[in-house]
Amino acid sequence: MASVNKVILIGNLGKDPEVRHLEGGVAVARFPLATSESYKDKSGQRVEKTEWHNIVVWRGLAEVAEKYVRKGQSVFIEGKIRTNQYQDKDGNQRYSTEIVADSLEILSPKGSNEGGNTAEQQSAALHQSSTHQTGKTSAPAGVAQNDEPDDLPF
Amino acid sequence: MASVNKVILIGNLGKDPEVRHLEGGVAVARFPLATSESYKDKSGQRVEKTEWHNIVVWRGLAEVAEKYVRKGQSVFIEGKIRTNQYQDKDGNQRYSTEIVADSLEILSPKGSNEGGNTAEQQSAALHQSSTHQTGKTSAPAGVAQNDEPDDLPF
Amino acid sequence: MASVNKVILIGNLGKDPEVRHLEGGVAVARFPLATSESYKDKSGQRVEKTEWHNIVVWRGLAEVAEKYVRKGQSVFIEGKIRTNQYQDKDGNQRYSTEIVADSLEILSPKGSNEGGNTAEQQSAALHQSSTHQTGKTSAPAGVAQNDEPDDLPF
Amino acid sequence: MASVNKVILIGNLGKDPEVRHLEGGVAVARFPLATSESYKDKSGQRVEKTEWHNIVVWRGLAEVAEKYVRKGQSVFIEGKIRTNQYQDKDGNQRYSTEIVADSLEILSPKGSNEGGNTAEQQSAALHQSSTHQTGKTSAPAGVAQNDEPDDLPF
DNA sequence: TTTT
DNA sequence: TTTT
Repeated sequence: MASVNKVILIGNLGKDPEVRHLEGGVAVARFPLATSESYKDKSGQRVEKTEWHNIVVWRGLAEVAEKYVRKGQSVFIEGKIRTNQYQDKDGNQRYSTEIVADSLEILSPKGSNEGGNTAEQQSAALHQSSTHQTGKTSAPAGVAQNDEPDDLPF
Repeated sequence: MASVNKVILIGNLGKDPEVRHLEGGVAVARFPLATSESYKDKSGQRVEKTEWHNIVVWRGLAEVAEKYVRKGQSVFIEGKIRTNQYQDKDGNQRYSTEIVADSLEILSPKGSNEGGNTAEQQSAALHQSSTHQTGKTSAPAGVAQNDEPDDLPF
Repeated sequence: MASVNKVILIGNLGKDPEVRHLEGGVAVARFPLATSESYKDKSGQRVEKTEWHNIVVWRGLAEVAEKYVRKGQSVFIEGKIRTNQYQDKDGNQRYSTEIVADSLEILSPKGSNEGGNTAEQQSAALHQSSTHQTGKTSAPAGVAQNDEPDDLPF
Repeated sequence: MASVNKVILIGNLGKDPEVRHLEGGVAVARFPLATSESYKDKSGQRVEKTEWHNIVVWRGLAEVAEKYVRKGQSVFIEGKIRTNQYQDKDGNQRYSTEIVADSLEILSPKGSNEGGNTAEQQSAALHQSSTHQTGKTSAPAGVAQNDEPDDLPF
């Protein structure tokens, strides 16, 4: 069915990425990303409103996030919206929405890694192959296929 | 600050829009929108995964949604992600994510209004003026300014 | 360097795709796509303005376009802008801008193939792997690598 | 008709904006914007390919570009593709494609104005009201309506 | 003509 | 919890 689920964000990391390396070698990184807009309220006061997004990146992109992306930095992200369902401790159905990124570009080198990275690193343009995300028909033999398993905790 | 929060969706309405007319004459419409992707799982089976998005539209766009958009129809939506915080009955902090649409285009005439609408209606291209959403500096006198109040239930 | 070149179009094909199969088996399809907007001019008259885009699709996506996409149909396209330079017969530098699509979704079944395609075909969601478009590092041995050669006529 | 014509670019200005103030007080700014992608060619060499886009901004956004945007800077742009037709001196039909921006955000302060602008200026987030671009139904009396006239040179 |  |  004709369907599109696309998100484009430019914002700043609220924390360093948290990276987990799953069995099979697959990496997952997560970090909060702030976007903000400012507008005038009814009384004419300028107000800043910040939106927080839970970003998730997988595999190679997660490894890059782990190495080059830090709290405070500005990044461009392209991805899709994903809402996970879970039961809370009282058995209530809960929802948690995140952005699964398949492209990430570092826009500015700020935050806690000023000492280190090179211009080359800062400008890394990274795109998750959609082949890996969906069909995987062209994935070479020997490559772990259990990316983004449905039974992962989130 | 350099910030972008943009969502583009093509999907189908899960229900007819629910419209409320607020004091001041402002209309709000809400409806669930499904996007789906199909991929092969580890065993090579084709799997269809559906994502549900809570769409919110305001003012003129809400009135158009009320008139011309129905369950089952396919629409194109452009908007932004917004996560609302609230307390549940046990006092726990909860989050609810929705898509605030500022553009909506009807892609296909399906669902419950087969009898009625014309091609003109079906192809309505609707864009929320960003002037109204933010600065409102150019809004003519007499127009209600209490759009999208922060104290609304959601 | 932080760089993004992204185009999103929804429009109708002005002609059937023209497909060429290059040496090496690579397919290229081209077709014109119309987007239109309507607005009121200074005298209050409603005016419709149509924009024509030259769409190019490569490889598997070209083959799909050849099979399932026809004049008159409405499609969603995601891609990038590419401007080619060439000399005209008088030796003047000329520019030709096209949209290289890496994703294509059929939104409506119109045009010359009413008799044939199934719902499955009409709703084909097709995404060009960015791996193939750029690095090709994961391309399996034996696959032609000369996709999108720079010396192609356009 | 259901139609979308959307462009999203992040790139660097090749030159300072050229601004013209039309009769009626409407401003137009133009500048070239480079986006680049790097990929490996058939021989495994890393190649950088730069795409140049002709950006056009109108009215308030043009004035902002005039004040705050300079050669070398990185900007985010959202807009639409527009191809203008004209006759060259030999009477041949020619086409010129440009991006009409309705949103512009400065991502990095580089280039020729290092001495001057403030952080506030550098982070200007600017969005063209779509009301002004199309219907103008809500434009206050006394405002020049001849924005983006069709008879402009380009 | 930019940037890395 | 970021940034301006």
